[in-house]
Amino acid sequence: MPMSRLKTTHDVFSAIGEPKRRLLIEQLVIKEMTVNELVDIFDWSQPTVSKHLSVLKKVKIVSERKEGRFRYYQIQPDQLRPIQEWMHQFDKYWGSTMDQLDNYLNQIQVKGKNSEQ
Amino acid sequence: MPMSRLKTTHDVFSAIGEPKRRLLIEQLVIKEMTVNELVDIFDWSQPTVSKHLSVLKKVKIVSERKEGRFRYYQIQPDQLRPIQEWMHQFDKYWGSTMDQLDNYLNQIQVKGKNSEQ
DNA sequence: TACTTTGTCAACCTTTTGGTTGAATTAATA
DNA sequence: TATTAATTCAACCAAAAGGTTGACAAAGTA
Repeated sequence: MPMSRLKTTHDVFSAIGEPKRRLLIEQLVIKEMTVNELVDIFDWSQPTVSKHLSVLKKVKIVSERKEGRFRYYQIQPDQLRPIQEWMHQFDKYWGSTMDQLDNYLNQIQVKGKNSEQ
Repeated sequence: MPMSRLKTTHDVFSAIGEPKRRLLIEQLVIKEMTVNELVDIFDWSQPTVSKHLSVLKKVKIVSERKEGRFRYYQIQPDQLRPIQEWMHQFDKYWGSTMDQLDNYLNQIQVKGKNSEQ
């Protein structure tokens, strides 16, 4: 009997495998949005956006907040940690220690600025 | 007419969306291997491993080195940088600055040890 | 040369994916 | 209350994914 395939959309890694879903995530990192706001930005059909959001909801990358007729979708960055952690195995290949320290210090500066808002 | 779907295996992000491919990558990070070495480790069919490797080759995450009858597959970590870079947008959500500095320093230590081998 | 080993490639099958269309649901508004 | 707006849900479709099987190719070995 043929082995049944893993349902790819039930996994954080495959959820971000889809380019449209990455674009949606990039928008929701900026701020929470409704489906139609996303439709306006990307000019995809509304059910298409809804379907991708429901995949992201299933793997908990986004959550839903109801407000009247509207549903606001917000990012849940914690759910993406497995990806970040998986990527650590390649850290040693990326740039010199000095480059990394440099990146790190720049990162702290940016963070400082953001948290002042 | 229906819009044709993007071929997901022609993209680094979707290439790592498949769990088996992630496992293959994890092995090849340790050292270059032949198909049959990977078959022995994972107990998947040989064509299955071959097919996944060919996807990884297509997106350049692994390269092939021929030696007699054997073909050694090796990881090309550079190709995974787009993922690392994409993940940066979430850095600000992950732990305190102190946690990150701590992780960073541990990382340097581990790197130092590895490079002594 | 014949056989074995290592491995790909092509063909096929089933399930999943991503998309569409249209009906249903829920909440605000005229 | 009827209408409009915001959105999901179900049904359907074509293409792609992942797996298998079997044929083939290339390199070493008896």
